[in-house]
Amino acid sequence: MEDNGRTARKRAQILEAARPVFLRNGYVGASMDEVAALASVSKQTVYKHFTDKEQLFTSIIMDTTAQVEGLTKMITATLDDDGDLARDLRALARGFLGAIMEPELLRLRRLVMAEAERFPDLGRTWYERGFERSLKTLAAAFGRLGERGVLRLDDPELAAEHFVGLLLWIPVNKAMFRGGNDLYAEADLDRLAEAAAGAFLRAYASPDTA
Amino acid sequence: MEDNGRTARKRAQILEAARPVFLRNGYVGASMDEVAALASVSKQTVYKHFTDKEQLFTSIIMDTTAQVEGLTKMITATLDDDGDLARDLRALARGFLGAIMEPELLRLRRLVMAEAERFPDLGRTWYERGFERSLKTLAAAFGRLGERGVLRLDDPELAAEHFVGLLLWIPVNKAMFRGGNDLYAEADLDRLAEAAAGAFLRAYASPDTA
DNA sequence: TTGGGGGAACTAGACGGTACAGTACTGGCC
DNA sequence: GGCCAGTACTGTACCGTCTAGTTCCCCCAA
Repeated sequence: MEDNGRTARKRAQILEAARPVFLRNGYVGASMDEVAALASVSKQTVYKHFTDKEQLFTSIIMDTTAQVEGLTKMITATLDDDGDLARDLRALARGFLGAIMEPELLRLRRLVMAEAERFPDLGRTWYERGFERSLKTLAAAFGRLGERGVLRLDDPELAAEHFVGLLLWIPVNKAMFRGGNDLYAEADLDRLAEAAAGAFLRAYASPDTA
Repeated sequence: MEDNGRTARKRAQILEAARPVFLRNGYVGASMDEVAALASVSKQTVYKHFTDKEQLFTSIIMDTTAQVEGLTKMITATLDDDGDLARDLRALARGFLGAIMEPELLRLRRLVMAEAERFPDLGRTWYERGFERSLKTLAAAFGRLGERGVLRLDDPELAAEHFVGLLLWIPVNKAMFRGGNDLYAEADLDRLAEAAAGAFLRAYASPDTA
């Protein structure tokens, strides 16, 4: 997988240098000159690897959808272990929160949202490959818990949506509107995760396991 | 209040024309020439009313924070009427959803988020005056319901956060990542509101009122 | 009530300065 | 000899200013 030929190496160099440039200034505000300078590469080389600015931009974004793998693995690993459900849900919530509040990921979110109208395919793909995919994994895990009688739910997908909604709406919005990175201390995230997991359980746990 | 002198009229003309320009292209992508042309106004006039691009931009955004009034009124009007709580919550949820899924408001959200790093004050103010304010109103109303024993809650603010999280996370994210406007039919919004209100009640209603 | 005058507000467009996308060329390094 | 850094170049776009001529609004005198 790791092609360390000169060509691939240069390409990676450019992508890595270009990401912060686009993240900082948005698509229109990003300068190809700056990308080349930051990558220690000539502009000619940039244009050899990417036909134009647009293609470089979409490459940057698409290259990040692989991160979701980690999330989906965490979901099944945490929920399919037959242990204490309340504890597992807290742990899952905390893991989700930690992953999504990563400053780099938040900036990517902002960028994709901002350009969703200019690059509709990009927004749609990011949504499907990241958002929807982890949601479906979570729904499947909830479905299994429902069959085991631990959760009481008619619609696992809805339950999954409610779980992430309870957990993420407030902190993500706060982060999106307030640029700063040090919004939440670890203890705050713990508290948020616990509160969301608790509310979810009250709404969706089977009465006979209370 | 309505000063229809020429000056005020021109100013309104410029603001109205500038909004779509900034919404479509973002701050950097918006052109003052286009604003002037769209407002049927000379550039000189634009610069007479607004010292520069930045000030025009912030004026556009700030002028919209007044819309929140409607939301807060809806909250108290719906929840403080002593009627059927389940019905009231559904109605409130539906009202919230309808208001926030307004295409214009969604585009504004996107814009403010996108520029939150470039204009930190703008993002913070928008968050405080819109987001936090309606949240506090909702929390206060929930607090009153708690005192009447209808809801069971230790922390009204947390309950309010959970209410909007259950309701808004999914549709707002979908709308933010997918440019299109006709994502949800009215019936879909009804269903979303009902599901969120139901889950909230299961998590927060007093057991003795079930 | 009416009919100007005065002056602010406005229009149209050119202009300087800057920035940037993408191309072309040159000289050096492997 | 081929690849690449560095850089100059072309064409375009745009902010904010400036000039010069025009229109509108308000007040006051007749």
